[in-house]
Amino acid sequence: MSEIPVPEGRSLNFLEEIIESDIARGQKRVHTRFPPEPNGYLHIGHAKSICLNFGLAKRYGGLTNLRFDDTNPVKEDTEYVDSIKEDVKWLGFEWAGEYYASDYFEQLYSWAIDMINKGLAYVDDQTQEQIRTTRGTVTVPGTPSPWRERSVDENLMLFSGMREGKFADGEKVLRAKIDMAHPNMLMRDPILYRILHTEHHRTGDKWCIYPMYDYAHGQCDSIERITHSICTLEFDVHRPLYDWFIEKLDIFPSHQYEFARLNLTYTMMSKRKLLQLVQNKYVSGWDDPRMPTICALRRRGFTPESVRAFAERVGVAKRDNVIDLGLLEFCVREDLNRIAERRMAVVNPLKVVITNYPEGKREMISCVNNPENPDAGSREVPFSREIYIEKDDFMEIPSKKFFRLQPGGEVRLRYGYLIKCEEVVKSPDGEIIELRCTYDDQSLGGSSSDGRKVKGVIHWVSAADAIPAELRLYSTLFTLENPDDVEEGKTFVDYLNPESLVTVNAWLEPALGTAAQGEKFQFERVGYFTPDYDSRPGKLVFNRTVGLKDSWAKIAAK
RNA sequence: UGACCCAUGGUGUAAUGGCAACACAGCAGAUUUUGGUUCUGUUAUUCUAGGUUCGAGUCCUGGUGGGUCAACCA
Repeated sequence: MSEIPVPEGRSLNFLEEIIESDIARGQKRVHTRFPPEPNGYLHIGHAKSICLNFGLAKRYGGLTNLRFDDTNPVKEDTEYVDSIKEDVKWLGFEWAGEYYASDYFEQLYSWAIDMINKGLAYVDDQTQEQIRTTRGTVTVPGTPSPWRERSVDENLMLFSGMREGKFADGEKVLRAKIDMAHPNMLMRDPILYRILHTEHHRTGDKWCIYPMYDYAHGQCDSIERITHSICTLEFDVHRPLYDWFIEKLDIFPSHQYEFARLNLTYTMMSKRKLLQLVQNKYVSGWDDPRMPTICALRRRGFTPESVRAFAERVGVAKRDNVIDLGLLEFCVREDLNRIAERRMAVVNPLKVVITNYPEGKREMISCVNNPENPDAGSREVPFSREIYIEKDDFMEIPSKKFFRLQPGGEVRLRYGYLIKCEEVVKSPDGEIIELRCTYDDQSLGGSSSDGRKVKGVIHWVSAADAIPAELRLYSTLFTLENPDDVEEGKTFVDYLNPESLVTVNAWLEPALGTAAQGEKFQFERVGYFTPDYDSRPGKLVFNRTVGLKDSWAKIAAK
C-alpha cells in the first residue's frame, strides 16, 4: 500500500487515526466514496467533504468512488449530475468509479423481499399522517401499526403490487419491523420504500417505488465494498440503522464515521436555501460570484489549490464550528500572490496634468508583472502628460499617516516617475477636479535626480490610453455573521446585503483592454488590481491597496 | 423533559496521564517601486464541581452549555 505522509507539522486527525488503527489491525484496503444527491450545486462545504474522502483514500493508497445518491426523483436532475462531476474534477480529484444508487434499485428490491421473508419488513397501509402520529415523539414511544403483523405472503403480494403500480402515491409503504418504542426515532419501523409515480432522471418510468436514504445508503456502500463511509454529524443517529441493515442482510460490513460539517461566517450553506436564492433571482445563478458554490468560487478566481489548502487548514473534528471567512480569503490570497500577474487600474479617477512633460509625447514604461515571480516578466505601459490617479491617493489636507500625494508633496508613479503636486484645481463649488504636477525626468527606474526617496507609490493610467470598463465588486450576500440565526418572524431574505454587488467605473491600463475585448473578462486575470476589499458588510472600501485582498471583482468590457 | 454527539485563546485545530502548541484574525515594529508581500515581536486558551493519580486538557461521576433526531428528504 503506497502511503502519502500527512503534511509536515500536522498531527493525525481522528479519521486518520481510525484508519491507521484499522490498518494496524490487518485491514488491507481503504475505499471511500463521495455521495452527493444530485439536487443542487456543490458548495464549499462539499469541498471539505470531497477533499477529506479523496485525500484520506489517497493518503492510504486507496480509492474513492463518486456515487450519486439519486433515490428521490422529484428533486434530482442530470443538470446537477453534470455540474457535480465538473466541480469534483476542477478540484483536482479523480474518482475510481462513477456509480448511482439507481444502478442498485434491482438489488435493493430483491433485498427488500429477503427482509419480508425474514419477517423484518411489512407493507403499511396507514396514511402519512397516521404514520407520523403513531411514531410518537422523542419523549413518548410510538405505537405499532395495525398492519404490522401481516403475513409474509400478503406482504410479498402487496410489495410486488407496489412495484407494479397498482397503488397510488402515498397509499402504501414498506417499513422495517424493528421497535416502535426505540429511544432512537430512526429505529421506530423506518420506511424502506415509498410509492412515487415520478420519472427518474436515469431510470425513467421503470420504477414507481423508490428506496429511502436509510435503506439505500449503507447497502450501496456495501455493494461497492466501501471501507470507510464518511458523512456529516447529523447522520450519527442513522448509524444504528445503517448497521442494522448490513447485519440483517449479512452483506459486506461498511462502517460509517461522522465529522462536523463546515460553516462559514456570512455564508449560507443550506442547499435548500441556496436553491431559493437562485429560483427567486436574488442571485444571477448558481455561479453568481456571491454564492458559496464551487462554480462561483471558480468564476471568482479561486484556484483549486487554494480551496484544497483551505480544506486542509480547517481541520476535521466532531464539534460544531464556524470558520472565519477570512481564512478562506487568506488561502486564496496566499496562492494568488504567488502566481497572479499585477496590472494597474483606477476606479475613482482624478486627472493629473504633468506640466513640464512635453505635450504630445508618449513613452512606454516597463512594468513588472509579478514582483513575487521574476519569470512572469514585464510589460510596456504608455505614459503621457495627462494621467488619472485614484482620488483617494490625494489629500489636500493630509492626515498624519498619509504619505501619498499632497499639495507640495512628492510621490512615485508606480514603475514611473516621481511627481510633485504644484497646484490644485477646483470647480466653482470647491470640488477637486484636477492636479497640476511637475515630474523629475531623472527619476525613472527607482532613482531620482538627487538620490531623494519618497514613501508613497501610487497607481496611474495614461488618460488618453486608458480603457474604460465596468467593474463589479462583490461582497458577502448576507449582513449576518450567521445567516441561519435570524430574528423571530424574519427569514434569511431579510438579511440580504444590499451592497453585495456594487458596480463602479474603472480605467484600466491598455493591456487589460486588449484582454477585455472578449465577451467576459475572467477574474483570475484581473482580480489582483481591483480596489481594496473587505468582505464584511459595510466595510467595502476603496483605497490604493491593489493587492490580492480584493479577490472578488469581475470585469465586463464596455 | 428521551436517546445520541460535542465542550481548549476572538476563530479553528493539536497536545494519545508528564513544560498547553500551531494556523487565521488582532496589535507593535522592520523591509518594500502595491498601505500588498516578506520578516520580527506580541496579546490571548483547557465550561463547572467533585473523584482517581506523584501528576489530569486528557481517565471516572455529577452539573452546566451547545448540537442532532419526531419528511413517504438526503
